[in-house]
Amino acid sequence: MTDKNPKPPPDTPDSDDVTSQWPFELSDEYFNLDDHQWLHDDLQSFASVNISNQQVHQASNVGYFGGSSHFQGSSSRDTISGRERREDVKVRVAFKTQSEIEVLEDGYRWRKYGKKMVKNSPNPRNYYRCSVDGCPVKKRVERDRDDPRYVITTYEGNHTHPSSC
DNA sequence: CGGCTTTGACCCGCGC
DNA sequence: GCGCGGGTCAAAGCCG
Repeated sequence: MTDKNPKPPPDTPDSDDVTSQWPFELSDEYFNLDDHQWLHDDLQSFASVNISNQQVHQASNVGYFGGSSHFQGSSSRDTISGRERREDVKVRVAFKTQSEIEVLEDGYRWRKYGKKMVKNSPNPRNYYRCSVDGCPVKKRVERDRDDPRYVITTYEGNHTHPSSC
């Protein structure tokens, strides 16, 4: 990390607005929802906190979500109780972003704990973890092997603490 | 001085 | 049973 700029993370901004103009491309292959573990309910709050103006600017026009249509399934989460319903569902979101910066500032502090070369890609994969004690959130960042200017970020888990630095 | 980055090694699960 | 791939940990060094 060369420059850290912990900006005041908006606790409750217009999340709807954010989702409307998310500058990230969300491909089906990259946005994976596990059959019984992945939760997209938190995506809204996640989105509101995860994007800073800087990144938005960098991302330029890649492709926007058509709203949060993909995330409407949060309600049906209760319906799929036939499999394995839990209140502490793990969040796992992967999406592709066009940015020269791999570590997108989301207001949280990430500590890199590993780097690995992926066989499918000439680029290394970085593993980050939330520095906050008690926060089981993990982050996996890797560059797209087709488009090096794209970054595939995979979040795992949900923050159980305010994004205060 | 504290916190974080880095790199290599170790461990685990799965496939053959 | 062995090998491969992926993921994580740990010690040392560096930076602010």
